[in-house]
Amino acid sequence: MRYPWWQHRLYKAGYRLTNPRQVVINILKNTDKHLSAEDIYVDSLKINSSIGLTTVYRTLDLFQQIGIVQKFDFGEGKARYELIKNPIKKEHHHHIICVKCKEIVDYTDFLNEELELINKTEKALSEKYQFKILHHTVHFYGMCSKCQAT
Amino acid sequence: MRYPWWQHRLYKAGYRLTNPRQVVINILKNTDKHLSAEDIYVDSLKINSSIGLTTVYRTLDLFQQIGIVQKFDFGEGKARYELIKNPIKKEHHHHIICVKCKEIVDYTDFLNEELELINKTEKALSEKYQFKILHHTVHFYGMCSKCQAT
DNA sequence: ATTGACAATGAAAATCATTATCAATAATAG
DNA sequence: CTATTATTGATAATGATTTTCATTGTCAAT
Ligand SMILES: [Mn+2]
Ligand SMILES: [Mn+2]
Ligand SMILES: [Zn+2]
Ligand SMILES: [Zn+2]
Repeated sequence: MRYPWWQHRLYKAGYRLTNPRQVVINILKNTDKHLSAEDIYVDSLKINSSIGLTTVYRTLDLFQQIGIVQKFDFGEGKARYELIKNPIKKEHHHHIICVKCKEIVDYTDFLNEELELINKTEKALSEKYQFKILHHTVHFYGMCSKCQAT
Repeated sequence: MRYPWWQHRLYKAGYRLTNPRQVVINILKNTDKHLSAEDIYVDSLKINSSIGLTTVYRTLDLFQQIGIVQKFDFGEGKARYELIKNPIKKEHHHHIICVKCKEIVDYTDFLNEELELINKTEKALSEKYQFKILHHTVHFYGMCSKCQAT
């Protein structure tokens, strides 16, 4: 593979590789945070000061559609995005969110057990409710240690 | 108990029972749908045509804070609300959402197993990440049978 | 019954995230 | 290099939610 996997996916889907798209990918690649469109936009200006917020939104939307990025909604009134690390062995994880400071923690503990149950549930729900289930989210909301102290 | 539980809760928290608050409660009590603030507002006008959308938002927010109502975000760009049926034996459930038509299904199948695992996970996460976990959401996203046909 | 303190309300304006429009620009096939 | 189209960025528009503020309702104490 001459190109990184996401680049393949872009081309295969008939899209061009442009500077804004590279910039967005790089920002996401270099963080473990869950960035909002605005966050990404601000960072992108440091690299290419002519990128527009609209393009950031469009890019994130495109990336989400072709499976390069995951979009999350943690109930803040704005979306957050995360790069998919490896499309083969999906590095699936779940989230813990601090309701006060909005810190977001990825966790994979117990994931085997969790996923086993989730697969089972998914199958049963598919049958009972006639849904073709595509993905799921598991979010735990609580207070981080810092915020508990307050 | 002379009052319904939610009324107690309102008073205990030092709030008054007003007409808009009753109207909102009644709307939520008489549906199994997941209504948006706007939905509730439209319905409320049929009962009391002088209620303001602002008040509906304020009321829902208050109800959520004192634990009468649950607010959900299914990634539509607007929140949806659901009355908590019984605060004692929490009638907890999880959701399946059609990504196309946005139909939302409550399910409680497998909930015992699910909740058992979730409790276990919750405990482990609490310790490892020092979070005091308050609640959680489990959402399955997919396509309902109607939308698959298209 | 009246009053005062303060909670609650509704209308309107403000804010914030996201989307639509459209003319200008950049990417690639030939 | 040039033509064809995808992509972009500035701007305006939208939709949900929040803020502001003057008015109204509630309730306990006169
Ligand atoms: Mn994550
Ligand atoms: Mn529900
Ligand atoms: Zn926190
Ligand atoms: Zn559907």
